[in-house]
Amino acid sequence: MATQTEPRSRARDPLTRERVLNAAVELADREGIDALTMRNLARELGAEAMSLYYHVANKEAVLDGVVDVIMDEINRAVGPVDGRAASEDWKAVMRSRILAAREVLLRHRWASRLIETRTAISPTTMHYFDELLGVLHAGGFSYDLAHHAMHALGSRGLGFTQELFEPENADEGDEDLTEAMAEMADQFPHLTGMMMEVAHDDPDSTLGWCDDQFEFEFGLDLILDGLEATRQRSGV
Amino acid sequence: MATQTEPRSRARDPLTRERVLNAAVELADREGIDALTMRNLARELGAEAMSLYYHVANKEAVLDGVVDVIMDEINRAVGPVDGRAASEDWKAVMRSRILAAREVLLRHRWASRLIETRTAISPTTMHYFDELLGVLHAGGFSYDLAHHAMHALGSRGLGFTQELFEPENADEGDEDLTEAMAEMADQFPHLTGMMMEVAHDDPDSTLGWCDDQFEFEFGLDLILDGLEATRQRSGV
DNA sequence: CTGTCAGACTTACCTCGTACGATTAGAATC
DNA sequence: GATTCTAATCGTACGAGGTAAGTCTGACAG
Repeated sequence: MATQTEPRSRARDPLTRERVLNAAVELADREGIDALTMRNLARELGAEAMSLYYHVANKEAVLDGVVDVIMDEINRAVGPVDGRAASEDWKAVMRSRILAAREVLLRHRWASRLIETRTAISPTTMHYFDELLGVLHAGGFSYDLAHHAMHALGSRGLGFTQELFEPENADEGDEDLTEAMAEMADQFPHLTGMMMEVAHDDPDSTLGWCDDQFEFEFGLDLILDGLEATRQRSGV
Repeated sequence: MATQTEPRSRARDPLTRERVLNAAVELADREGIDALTMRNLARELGAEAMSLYYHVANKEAVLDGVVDVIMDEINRAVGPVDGRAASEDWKAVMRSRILAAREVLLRHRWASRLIETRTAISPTTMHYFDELLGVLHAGGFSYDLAHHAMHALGSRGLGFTQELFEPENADEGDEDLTEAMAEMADQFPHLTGMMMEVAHDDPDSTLGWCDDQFEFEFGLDLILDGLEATRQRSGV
């Protein structure tokens, strides 16, 4: 039944590595990375868990593949390197590439965590970093300094940072709060001092009281400026 | 039987939260974080898995507790803040604190991964960051700028960075290598260019061809210098 | 001597990844 | 059309993991 236009087609549209990986991304987007189990993934595709193993070696391979899909989306988002622009203003080119990558990762919140856990790096990922290196090189960095730069950027080069404090909106029992606040104040004077000083400045924050996007750009610019200064020192 | 000196003692030395958590750290140190299962942990203590649940709520609580043990070790390693030294040279104080924390984390390689996954922050962890903030504040930072500084440091403030490229010593079949190299060269020109330029410079590297400790300090100094510059700009 | 109860143990359930073998359905050949 | 081949799929089962719920035990109080 169904489409018989192509003579070689199976009855139901056959599973493929691509279909499996795309379904995995959709599933993770919709229900979170923990919901990405082989059984759930199979159900998503109208198949049984074990059928997936014909197309992927094991779950690790699925996760590797999923990262690859994301990295591909990132590569398409940042586009090819404009060599002329990079040699004129590497910082601007670098900045916009990284922020474009970040936008992709914000569409797939679970992805950064996953990327961190991968040990093997795919060609797709290497391509991204190769181009980032290309920007630095065009901007006048020796490969040696560019190497240090990549380490200094770390995951920021891919558009994310691991926030150690996820606020996890802890709204307590109102009048408990002032009491707990007072107790906290003498145990953690600087933390409370900071909260009091900062609290009212960032009304439109994405999570709790810090604007992640602003913090990301602040840190990014700090590093990029530092790298430019280092380059100039070493360059002359 | 056994020790009957203390009248209130149970027959075998009783499980306690502390004993459980310390055993968990030892187990992770010895066999890796994946070996830290409730069953293994119980065996370590000569008990049954379910007995642990009398002392800890669940596995997440064990992991939280383990992080707490590590953070305590870090707090002891960095010691109290010398306020006078911090106001004279905040950068030096900050640097040495962070590198001391790093040493602890290098003794427990699995810990940084674990720390990243925690959502709740314990008082022990807050204490560490409170003191770090104290150093910045003593060094002339407004709490607002200190806040941005903490974000810019991210996990570096605790002494680690998430390396995206774990080399994973890929030594291939010797003569395949030159061929693969050539193929790689036109797909990833900058990556190969960098490897060629850098390869012979760092003979005593900890993993593969990059010296993690050097890269860590390079990135740390880059950020600390950038923060000092920012502070001076905003301070006047 | 007996009841109590904290602390430890037993059994059992569910979910997960996946090994292994059976099964299905087109395609190719006769 | 019957047979054979093969790529793809499915069913069953196992071991490891976390943990809910019930059971046992031995020290102490009365």
